[in-house]
Amino acid sequence: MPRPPNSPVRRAQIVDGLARAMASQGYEGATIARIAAEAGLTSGLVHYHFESKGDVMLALVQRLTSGARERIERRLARAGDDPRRRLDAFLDGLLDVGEGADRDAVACWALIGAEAIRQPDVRRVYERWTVEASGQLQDLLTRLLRAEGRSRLGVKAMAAGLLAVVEGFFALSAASPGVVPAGSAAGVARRMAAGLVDSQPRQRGRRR
Amino acid sequence: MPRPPNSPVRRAQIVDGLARAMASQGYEGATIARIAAEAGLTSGLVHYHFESKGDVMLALVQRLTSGARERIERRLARAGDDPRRRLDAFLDGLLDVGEGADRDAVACWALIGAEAIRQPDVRRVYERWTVEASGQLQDLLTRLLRAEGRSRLGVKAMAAGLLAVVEGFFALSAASPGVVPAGSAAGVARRMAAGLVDSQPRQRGRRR
Amino acid sequence: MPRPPNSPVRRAQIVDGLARAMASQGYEGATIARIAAEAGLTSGLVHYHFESKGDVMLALVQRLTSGARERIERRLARAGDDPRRRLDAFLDGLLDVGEGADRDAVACWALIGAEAIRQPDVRRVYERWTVEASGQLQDLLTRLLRAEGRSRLGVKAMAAGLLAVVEGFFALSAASPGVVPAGSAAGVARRMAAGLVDSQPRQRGRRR
Amino acid sequence: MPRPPNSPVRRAQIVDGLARAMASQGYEGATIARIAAEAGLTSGLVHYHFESKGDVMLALVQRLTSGARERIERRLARAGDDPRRRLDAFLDGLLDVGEGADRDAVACWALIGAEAIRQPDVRRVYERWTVEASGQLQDLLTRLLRAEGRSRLGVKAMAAGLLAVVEGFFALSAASPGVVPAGSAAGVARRMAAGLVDSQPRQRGRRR
DNA sequence: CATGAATGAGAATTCATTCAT
DNA sequence: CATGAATGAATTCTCATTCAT
Repeated sequence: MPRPPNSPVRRAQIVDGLARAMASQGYEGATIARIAAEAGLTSGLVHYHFESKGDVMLALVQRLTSGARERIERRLARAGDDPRRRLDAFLDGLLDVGEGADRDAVACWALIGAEAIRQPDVRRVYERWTVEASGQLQDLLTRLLRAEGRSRLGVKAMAAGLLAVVEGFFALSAASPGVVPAGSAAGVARRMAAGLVDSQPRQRGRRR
Repeated sequence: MPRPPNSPVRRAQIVDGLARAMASQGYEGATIARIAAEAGLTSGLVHYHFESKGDVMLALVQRLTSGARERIERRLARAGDDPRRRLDAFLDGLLDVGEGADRDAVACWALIGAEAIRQPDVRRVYERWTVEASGQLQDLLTRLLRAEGRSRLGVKAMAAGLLAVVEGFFALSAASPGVVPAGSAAGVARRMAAGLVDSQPRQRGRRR
Repeated sequence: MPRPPNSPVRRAQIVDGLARAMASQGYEGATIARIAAEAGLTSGLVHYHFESKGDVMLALVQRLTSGARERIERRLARAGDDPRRRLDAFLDGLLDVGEGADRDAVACWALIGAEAIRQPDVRRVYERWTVEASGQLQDLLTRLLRAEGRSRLGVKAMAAGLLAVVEGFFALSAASPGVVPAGSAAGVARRMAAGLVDSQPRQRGRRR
Repeated sequence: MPRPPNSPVRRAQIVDGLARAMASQGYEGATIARIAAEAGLTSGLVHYHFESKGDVMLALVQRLTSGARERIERRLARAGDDPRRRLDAFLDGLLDVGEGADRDAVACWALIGAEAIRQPDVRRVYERWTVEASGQLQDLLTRLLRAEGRSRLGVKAMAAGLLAVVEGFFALSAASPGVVPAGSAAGVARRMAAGLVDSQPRQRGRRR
């Protein structure tokens, strides 16, 4: 009995309910009943639109990742051709989860990482996302390093480090906001990225 | 002829059981039954030695934080007086959770951050820990910057960034290890720290 | 086409189940499973309609007290204006818990008193009920004594005594029915009430 | 493995612990651990001196009943031959559980009645006690009625009523003390007894 | 589509009882 | 005698999921 492709609006509502519920109660604490309540619906409806609670979670992950993808793309487009600016644009896009209404999203990102540890389905999409983001970062780094005539050794580790900063800022902001000065994350991340790049040795001879 | 108490041993066993169970199943998945099984005990005994599951969790957090504290101290002692080396020592201590048997600890760190979002008790100890670690980092950074005659502006944000890298590496290593080249974390973190420091402007005049 | 709510019916069923289970097993012995079984329902459903077992208990107390209130009112209405007859009517109403199907109710009354000792919530409603009943008794006694030109001193103690007889008859009937001749309670209670009233000294002068 | 007849002191301590624990927590709430704590002992010891928790309970019932028996006897001895005074002495003895230290005993009496409903062992001793007390009351009543040349019809019901007052006063005092004026119980009970007796018709002719 | 009742499989927790020391 | 650790069954409560209406 596949679910009818019905009502994308309802599905979005429900995913939103999960985001809100999770942000305050964690994944396990986000019961179907609470998700429904947050969405202003009744609990029976959730299972009409989604096969299972895990499915709602997957939809949430997808919403978050595609949101991030969009923000990154938009910023990259505005960044022009300068490789430094492109790297910064990427980091900004990643970190700027929700200046707007989506403060919950930060907590959700942190929680999704945790759920990925034990839920194979979540893990799969989470890994796909990290691999994709790491790949893009490696690309941006490679171009930048090449442009500056620097060694491209260890690019993957650098990408992992940058991903870690982002991930870590989400976790800290959600669980211990007091230690993160407001609005400081993006700037620090940029400077860390710059630090990494600048510490790659310049390569003589090899022009390109 | 009373029976000699063995509670400390049992408590340690149980905390260990939680760590193992959590690493593979998450906090909710680490049921009392599974914790007991991992520890080779019966489930009733868990509640004989701990008030509640939450209490075991708190004990685990304490074990992890005090472990980290020890490692850091040991390395700082070995690092001598050089401010750069001291900063690196701190980061190494934080990141080197378990070269040895304690691979689970990495996952646990990641999960604790997530649980802190919704469990007030966990949050409390987690916050205390981050505040303490951030404080130490700010200290180390301040000394380093002063020694090099650099501005100490934004030290708290820098500390948050470094904490974020560590936290983020734990999360990535646990949930998506493929993107983190083995053994790369500490080196990258050090370079990021150096990058942050080096990007602080030198202050003319002020000698010290 | 939503399903029509049937909660009131189910709740009544469950309260009934508790009454039956308690009558034979006491409050602690009346497990959720047994309550459900007595009601012909599944145990999960009990918690769908009630927050907790304690809540079912409170609902039972309310059912019993409002039942008593009704019976008393009905009898008072029939009793007319004669103060003696009104006092008797009150006692009859209190004691006549269930000639019919509600034999369990007698045991429940006895058990509720016991639970009131340690369950604050039960205690609250139990106290409210005793205060109310005592108040009504004092009223009826006052009117009667005034009508007969007797002293109204100690009316509260008299009311307590009458309440005690009723309460005590419930306890004895439930736990040691052999010592209570069938059908004797109401008559004895009436005579005790009369004895109390008749032993109040007549007041000269004060006609009314 | 019968228990050794050891240490009546310890047994008394434990029974006392049960009384105290029960008075505040009810029978189920009086766990072995709490009983031991109230008695200043360790929990293992309870089962060394008693076969089971139920056994402690039985010992408590016995202590209470034999205490009542003693008090009654003492008062009857002091009461001389007057039948009215003897009846009053009996009621006083029953009700005077503990002007002294034994306020808990009142609660225990109320709770024992409730436990008798579902614990066959408790029921047995409780019934034995009520039958015995009722028998004595019937005796005292019979003698009094005969002495006054009154009908002895319904003596058993009268005894039940008096027992009910006592039992009821215990229950009310324990669960809703506010409705029982301090120190009023014995007086009211006496007057109720007198009322019952006085309402028995005088018999002409029959001298005896 | 929507409602909310119903199910049943766990979950944490409690506790009388046993027993090694 | 005494201690307190250990056991395991029982209990309350939760919740994803199903389904009649």
